[in-house]
Amino acid sequence: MSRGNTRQRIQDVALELFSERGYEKTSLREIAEHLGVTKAALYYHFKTKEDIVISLFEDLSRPCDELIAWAREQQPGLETRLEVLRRYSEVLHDAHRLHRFMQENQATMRELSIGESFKERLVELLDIVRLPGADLSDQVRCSAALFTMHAGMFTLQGIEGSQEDKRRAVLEVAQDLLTTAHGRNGERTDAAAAGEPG
Amino acid sequence: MSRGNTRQRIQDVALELFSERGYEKTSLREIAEHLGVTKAALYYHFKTKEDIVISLFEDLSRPCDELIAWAREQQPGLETRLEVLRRYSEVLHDAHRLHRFMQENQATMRELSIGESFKERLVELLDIVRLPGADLSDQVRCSAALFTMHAGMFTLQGIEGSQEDKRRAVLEVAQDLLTTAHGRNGERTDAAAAGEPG
Amino acid sequence: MSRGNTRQRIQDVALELFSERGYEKTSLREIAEHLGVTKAALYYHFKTKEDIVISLFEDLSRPCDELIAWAREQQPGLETRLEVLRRYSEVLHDAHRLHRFMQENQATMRELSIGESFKERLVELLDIVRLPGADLSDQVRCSAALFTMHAGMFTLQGIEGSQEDKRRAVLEVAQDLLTTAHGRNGERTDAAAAGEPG
Amino acid sequence: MSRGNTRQRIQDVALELFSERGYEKTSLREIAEHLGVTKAALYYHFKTKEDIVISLFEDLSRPCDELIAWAREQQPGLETRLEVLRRYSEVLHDAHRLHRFMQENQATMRELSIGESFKERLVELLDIVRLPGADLSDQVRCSAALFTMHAGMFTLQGIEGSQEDKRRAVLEVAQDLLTTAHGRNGERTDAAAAGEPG
DNA sequence: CATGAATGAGCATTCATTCAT
DNA sequence: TATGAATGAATGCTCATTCAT
Repeated sequence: MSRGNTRQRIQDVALELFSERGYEKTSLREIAEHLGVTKAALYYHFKTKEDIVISLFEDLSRPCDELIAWAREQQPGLETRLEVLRRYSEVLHDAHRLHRFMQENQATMRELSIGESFKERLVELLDIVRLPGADLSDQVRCSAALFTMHAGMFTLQGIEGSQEDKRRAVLEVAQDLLTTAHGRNGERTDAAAAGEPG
Repeated sequence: MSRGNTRQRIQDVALELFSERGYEKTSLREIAEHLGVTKAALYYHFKTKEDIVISLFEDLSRPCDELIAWAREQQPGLETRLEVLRRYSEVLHDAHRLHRFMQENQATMRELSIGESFKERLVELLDIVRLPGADLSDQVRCSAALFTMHAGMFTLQGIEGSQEDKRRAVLEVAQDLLTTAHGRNGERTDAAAAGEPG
Repeated sequence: MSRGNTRQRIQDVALELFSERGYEKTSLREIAEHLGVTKAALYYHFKTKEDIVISLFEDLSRPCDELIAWAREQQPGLETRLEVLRRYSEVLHDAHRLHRFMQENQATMRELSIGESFKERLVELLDIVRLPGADLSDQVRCSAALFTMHAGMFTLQGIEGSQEDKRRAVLEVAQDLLTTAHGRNGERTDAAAAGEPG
Repeated sequence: MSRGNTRQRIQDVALELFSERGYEKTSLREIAEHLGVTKAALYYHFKTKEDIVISLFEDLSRPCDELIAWAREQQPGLETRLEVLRRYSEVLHDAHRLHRFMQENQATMRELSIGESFKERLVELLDIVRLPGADLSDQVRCSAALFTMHAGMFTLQGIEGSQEDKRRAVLEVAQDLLTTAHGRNGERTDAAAAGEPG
C-alpha cells in the first residue's frame, strides 16, 4: 500500500490534527491510528513529536527567510514595504494550515524550539516594516498591517467570497495601513533608519 | 494563614500559569505547588480544571455581555461603533492577562465549553461593528478594527511607551479603520442592517 | 488494608525484586503488581524509579558514613583497621540484600547517582585500610580484605554452616589478610601515612 | 569497506559497550550506530541479542573447560591447585573485558542462558580448589583465592604498577590464601576428597 | 477547609525483532 | 550482505480526578 510516502503522510495527518485539535491534545497514537500504522512507525521517520512539527515548519521557514533576505537587499521605503506585505501574504496563504496552527497554538509555540526561531523571523519582518521614529499610532499601523494578515483568513470565516478574494482584501487593508503610516512619517524615518545625515 | 481567599488565590495563580505556559501544559500539581496546598484542595474550590478556566472567564464575560446589550439598544451608526470599540478596549485592558490567555490558546479554547460561548460573544461584537453590505476590503477593516485590539498589546512589546499610551494608540488605529470603512459605505449599509426600507 | 506503611512495603518489594532480577529488568509495573497497587501509587511515594533505589541506600549509607568518621578519629594502625573490618562486616550483614543488589548490579550502579556517591565511600574505606607504601602484593591483601567480605556471603552458598558462622569466618580471613600485610609493612607505612618524621 | 570481518566488529563493539554501560542499557541501535550499519545487519550475523553475548563467551568458555579438564586429570593436591590458580589468572587476564562484563552484570548473567552454564564452570573450579572437610575459615580462603582474582583487576585501579605486575601480585595473594588453607587441612581433606579409605 | 493516598487512563519513547527486497 | 520499513510489547512517568478522614 504505502510506498516511500509514509513520511509525507505522517506530516499531512499531523498538520491536519495539530491545527484542528492543537499540538498537546493530539497524541501520537491518534496520528498513527489515522494512518493505519503503529506509533513505533512514526518513530522510524521522526525522532520525536517535536521533530514532526519542526519538519512541518521547514515549508514555512524557507520562504520567510528568502523574503527577509530579499527585503534586506532593497532600498528601504514604502515601495519595498508594500511588496514585502504582498509577498508575505502569499507565503502565509501557501502555508495557511501551518499558519493556522501557529496562530492557534501560540502558547505551545513558545515552548517549542522552532517557536523561538520563528518568532525571530517575525521580529525581523516587523523590523523591516516598521517606522522606528514614528508616532505610537503609526507604529501600531505598521504592526497591525502584519498582524491583520495573520488574523485575516480566520477573521472572515462567516463572510461570503472566495479564499483568494479575501486574501486580496486583507492585503489591501494591510497595505493601506502601511501607506497611511508612511504618509505622515515616511521621509523622516526612512532617512534615519538608513543612517543618512539630513 | 490566608483566610477564605484561597479560591481567589487559586484563580490568580491559575491565570498566571495558564497565560504563561498554556492551559494544557499547566498541571493542577503545579498550581497547587505554587500555592503551597494539595491538589485535593483545588477540588474543594473547583469541580474540574475546566471549571477554573470558566470561573476566570466570568470576569471577562459579564462586561462583554453588558457591552453587547448596551450596543443593541443604541442606534446603529458610526458613533455607536466607535464607542463600542472604546469600551471594548477598556474591557480587554482590564482583563489583559485573561485576554492573552485566550489569544495564545485558541486551539484549546475551541475544545473548552467556555470557548464556544466566548466565540459567540465575539461574533456578536463583530456583527455590531461590521457593515454587511460593504466591500470585502471594508469588511476586513471592520474585523481588523476588532482584532487589532486583540493583538495590540502583544504586538507592541518591543516599543517604548506606557501601557496606557499603547492602548490609546491601538484604539486610535482601530477607530480609524472603522471610520475609513464607514466613510465609503456607511449610510447605505446601516439602513440595510436595521432592516428598514429606503 | 495497607495503612501508612505503603512506602515501606514498596521499598521491601523493590529491594526484593531489584536484588533478585536486577534493577533494569524490574519494572515498576512488576513492583506495583506484587503490591496490589497501581504504578501511579508508587509515584505518590517516590518521584522516580531511581528515587526508590536511593531511599534504599540510605539504610546502608548512614552506618558507612559513621564507620568512616569513627575510623578517621582513631590512631591509624592495625588495631583500628581490624576493628573497621569487624564493624564493616556487621554493616554489610545488616544490609545484606541491598549489598547483594550492589554486588550484582555494578554496571547499573555506575549510572545511578547513588552509585557514584557510594563508590566514594568505598574508596574512603579502602584508603583507611590500605598501606600506601607497601608492596603491591600487600596492597592487594588490603583490598582483598575488603572485597572478600563483599563477595563473601555469596561465595559460600553451597556450603553448610549458619549465616552468622559464615560471616565470622569471612571476617577472620579478611582480618588475617590485613594482619599479614601489616606484619611486613606496618610500622613503616603507618608513620608515613600519619605524616610523622622518622 | 570492511570485508567479511563484520561479525568480528560486531563482537568487539558489543563487548566494549556491554562492559562499559551494561547489557540491558546497551541497545542494538547503539551497537549498530557505532558500527555504521543498520540494526537489521546485526540480525544477519546473530539471531538475537543474547546470541551476541553467547558468542562472546565462547572465548572464555573454551579455556575454562580445558582448564577444568586438565585439573580433573591431575592428582588432587596443593601443587595442582596452585597451578590451576596460575592458569586461571591467565585465562581471566586474556579475557579481561569479558570478565569485567561478567563481574558487573551478575544480575543479568543470571537470566542469560550462558550465565547458568558459566556459573557451573565456576562451581567446578571452586570444587577443584576447595577443601571439603576443612574449617569454614579455610573454605573461605579457598573461595577467596578464586574471587580475589575475579575482583582483582578492578580493585587496584587507583594504584600504580603495570597491569602485568598487578596480575602477578593478585595471583601471589590468591596462592598464598590457598597455601595457608592447605597448611592446616591439606592432607586430611585431600584424601577424603579423593574418596580413598584412610 | 484541606490532606493523604490512591486510581485509571493516557502519553512519549524505546526496544528487540521481522521480513520483503 | 545488508537495508528500509515496520511491529508489538513494554517502560517510566504524568495527569485529572476521587474519597475517606
